[in-house]
Amino acid sequence: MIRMIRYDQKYGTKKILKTMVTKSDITKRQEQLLEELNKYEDELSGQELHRQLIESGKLMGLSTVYRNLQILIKQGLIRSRHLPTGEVLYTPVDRDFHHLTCVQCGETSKMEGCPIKDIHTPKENTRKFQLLFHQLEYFGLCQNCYQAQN
Amino acid sequence: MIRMIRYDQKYGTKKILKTMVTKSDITKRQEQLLEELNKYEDELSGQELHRQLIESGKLMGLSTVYRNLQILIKQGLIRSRHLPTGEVLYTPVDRDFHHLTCVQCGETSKMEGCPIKDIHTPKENTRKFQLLFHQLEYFGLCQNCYQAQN
DNA sequence: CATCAAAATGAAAATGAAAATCATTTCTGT
DNA sequence: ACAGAAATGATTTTCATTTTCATTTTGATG
Ligand SMILES: [Mn+2]
Ligand SMILES: [Mn+2]
Ligand SMILES: [Zn+2]
Ligand SMILES: [Zn+2]
Repeated sequence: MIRMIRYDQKYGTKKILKTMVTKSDITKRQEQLLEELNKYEDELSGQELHRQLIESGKLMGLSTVYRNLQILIKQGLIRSRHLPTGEVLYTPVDRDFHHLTCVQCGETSKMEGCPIKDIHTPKENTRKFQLLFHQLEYFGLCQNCYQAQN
Repeated sequence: MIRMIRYDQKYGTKKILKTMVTKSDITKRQEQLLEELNKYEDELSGQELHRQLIESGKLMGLSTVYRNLQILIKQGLIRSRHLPTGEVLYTPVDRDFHHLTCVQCGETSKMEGCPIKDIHTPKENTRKFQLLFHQLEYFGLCQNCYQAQN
C-alpha cells in the first residue's frame, strides 16, 4: 500500500490524496498461506494446506484458505494445477517444474527443467495478455501399466 | 480384435488359436463417443457429451460415458484437460491446440499452433514412458481484467 | 479513544461433477 | 441353447470447492 499524503499548512493536518494498491500488497492471511506453501517442496491441495496451517498454529477457516488462494493466483504469486483426480494443487509461482503422469495408475514423476523455458510464446496471442504462469503436463503409460496392458 | 483361427480337418471344426487385442479395438459405445466428440470443433465436458449423445439418439447412461472416456484416454485416442472451474473437457487426441485463460474472469482463447510441437521432451524422463499426449495452458490476466485491477 | 462503515472471516449448508453400487442386460465361447 | 464374464445405467454416494450470512476485524475520521 502506497499513500500520497499532503500536509495542510493552514490547519496543520495531513490528508491522504491518493491510495495506490500495488501488487506487493499482501494481507496477513495471504502471507501465512505463502509462507506455508514455501515450507513444502511439493505442491499442496487446499485441504492439505488448511490442515497444515492448523498444525502450524495458524488457525484459518477453510473458506479463507480457498478465497485467498484465488487472490494469490490473481496476484501472480502462486499457481495451480489439477490432478486427474480433480484435486487442485497449489505452489509458489516461481517453481518451474512439470510432471509426467500415468493415465492408468496415476503415478506422477517430476520433470526437472522446463522444456518451454526459453520458447517464444506466440506474440499474436499473448500481446493482450498479462502472462502469469504456464502449465505443462505430459500424460502416458508408465512402464508397469504399459506392459500390463498386453 | 484379431483372431487366428485353425480349421481342424479331422472334425471339420474351427478353433481360435490366439486372440490379440489391438489398440484399434473399439467397442460400439466408444465409437459413438469418439464420433460425437469429432462432431464438435470444441472440447466437450462429460455432461455436455452425455446430453449431446442423447439428442443424437445415441442413448447412453452417464456412467457409461465417463467409464468409456477413461478407457479412450488410456487407449491414446482422446485427451482431457481441466478448466479452472473443475470441469473436465475431452477432445480427440490428434487435435493439438492450447489455450490462454484469464485467472480473473475465466475468458479463454485458443492458441493456434503448438509451441512445443517440435521440442525434445527430456529423454531421461520419457524413456520409461509411453507418451500419449501433453497439456499446455497459459494463465494470466486478459486486457479487461488487467486494467480493472488498477 | 469512540464511532461507524466497509471488508474479511469462518461455521455451516449447498453445490455438482464424477465415482461407486449393484441389479439387470448383453456378449462370447463352447 | 447355455453359462460365465463383461458391460450397462438408474441411482446413490462422495467430497472438494463454493456460497451464505452472521459475526469479527480493520481503518479512517473526529
Ligand atoms: Mn515451465
Ligand atoms: Mn501441443
Ligand atoms: Zn501406471
Ligand atoms: Zn479476464
